[in-house]
Amino acid sequence: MTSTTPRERYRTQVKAEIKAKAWEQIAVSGAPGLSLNAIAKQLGMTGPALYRYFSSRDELLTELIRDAYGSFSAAVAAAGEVDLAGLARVVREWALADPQRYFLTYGTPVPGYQAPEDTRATAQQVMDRLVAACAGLGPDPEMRAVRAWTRLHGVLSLELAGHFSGMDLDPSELFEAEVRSLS
Amino acid sequence: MTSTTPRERYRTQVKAEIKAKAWEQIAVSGAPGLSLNAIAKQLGMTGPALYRYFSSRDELLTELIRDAYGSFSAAVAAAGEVDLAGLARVVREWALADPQRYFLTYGTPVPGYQAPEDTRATAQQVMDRLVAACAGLGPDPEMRAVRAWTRLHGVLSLELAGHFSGMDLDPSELFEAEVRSLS
DNA sequence: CCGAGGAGTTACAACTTATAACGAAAGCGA
DNA sequence: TCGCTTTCGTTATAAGTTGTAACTCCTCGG
Repeated sequence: MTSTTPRERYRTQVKAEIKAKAWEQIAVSGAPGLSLNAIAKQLGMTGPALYRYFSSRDELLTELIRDAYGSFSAAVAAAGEVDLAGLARVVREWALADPQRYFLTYGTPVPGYQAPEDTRATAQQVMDRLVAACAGLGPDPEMRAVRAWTRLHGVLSLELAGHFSGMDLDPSELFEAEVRSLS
Repeated sequence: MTSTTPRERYRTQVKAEIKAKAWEQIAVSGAPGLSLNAIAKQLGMTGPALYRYFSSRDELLTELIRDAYGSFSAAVAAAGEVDLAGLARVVREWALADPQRYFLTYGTPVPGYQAPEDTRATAQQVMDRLVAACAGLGPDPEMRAVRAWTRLHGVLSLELAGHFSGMDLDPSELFEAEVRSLS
C-alpha cells in the first residue's frame, strides 16, 4: 500500500531538507531571521524554487510550528512511566535541546498570526499527560496541571531567554525547586 | 538652566513622535513588523529621514526596549506601600496594558541580539523591590523573589500569548491563585 | 515512445534597510 | 542685519527580502 511515486518521494525529501535548513537558520537567527532565499542558496537552488514546496514564508513557518508541537508531544509521550517531576524534566530537556523551537511554540506571539488549529489538540495531549501525572496529588487535577505548566514555563522560559545569566544562581537548581513545589 | 536650543527641542520631539508611532506598529504587528519606512510615511516624511534620529532599525528597537524596561521599573516604583500580592497585580496591570511591550522585555530573545547593558540594572531595580516585598516572608528573600518572579512570569506570559483562550479558565483567577502561592 | 505535468530557471514587481549626495532652511555669531 | 555653518529632509541608489509570471527542460506514466 501507500503507493508512493518517485515524484512524491523526491518531493517529501526536498521538503524535509528545506525544513532542516530552516531549523538551522532559526536556531541561529530566530524565527524573524528565517529567509527563503538563504535556504534555497544552501540547497543549491534559487529562491522561487521553494515556492513549489511552500506557498509562502508563513506556510513554512506554520509547518515548522506544527512540527515543533509534534516533537514536543512526542517527547512527552516517549517518556515512560514517570511522575510529575520526571515529566517536568523531560519538558526541560526538550526545551534546552533547541530553545528557539520552544519559543516557536510558547514564545512571543505575532499579534496577527494564528497558530494552526491542530496544534491546540497536540498541546492538549501534553496537557492530558500532565493532568494524568497530577491525578494522585489531590483534588482538581486539571487545575493542578495548568498551574504546574505555568510554573514550569515561567522558570524555563526565563532560563532559555538568558535572564538568569550573571545572577549567580543555578537554573537547574531553580527548576528543581519549582518541580518540588508541584507535589 | 538646562539650556535647550530650539534645534534640540525639535529633535527630541521628533524622536518621541517616531517612538510613539513605533509603539503603535509594535502593538499591531509585533516587533518583527516594525518598519522604518511605514513610520516615516505616517509622520509625513521619507524613509531615510529617520536615520537622522536613529542610526538603524536595531537602534530604534534597542531604545524601545530600554524605554519598556524603564516603564516597567517606573510602574513598579510608582506602586505605593504594597505587599507582594499588590506588587504582583501592578506587574500584571502593566503587562496587560501593552502585551507586546511586555514581550519586548521578557519575550522570545533574538539569538544574536543583546539587550543594552543598562536594562539589567533597571530590571534589577524591579527585582530589588520584589526582594523587599519578600523580606518578612521567611529566609532567603532573594531566592523567594526570583521564584516569585518566575511564577508570575509563567502565568502572565501564557495569558498574554493567548494560551488560555478557549480553555475555560479565568486568567485573573489563575493569576491570583499563583499570587496566593507566594506567601 | 511520446505527451503531460512538475521542477527549476530567469525576469520582474514591490517591498525592506541603509548610504550618499544634494538642496534648503534654520540657527548663531559678528 | 548679514552671512556662515550646521542640520534636516529630500532624491537616487545599492543590496537585500518575498512573491508572481513565463519559460525550459526533464522525468514519469500511459
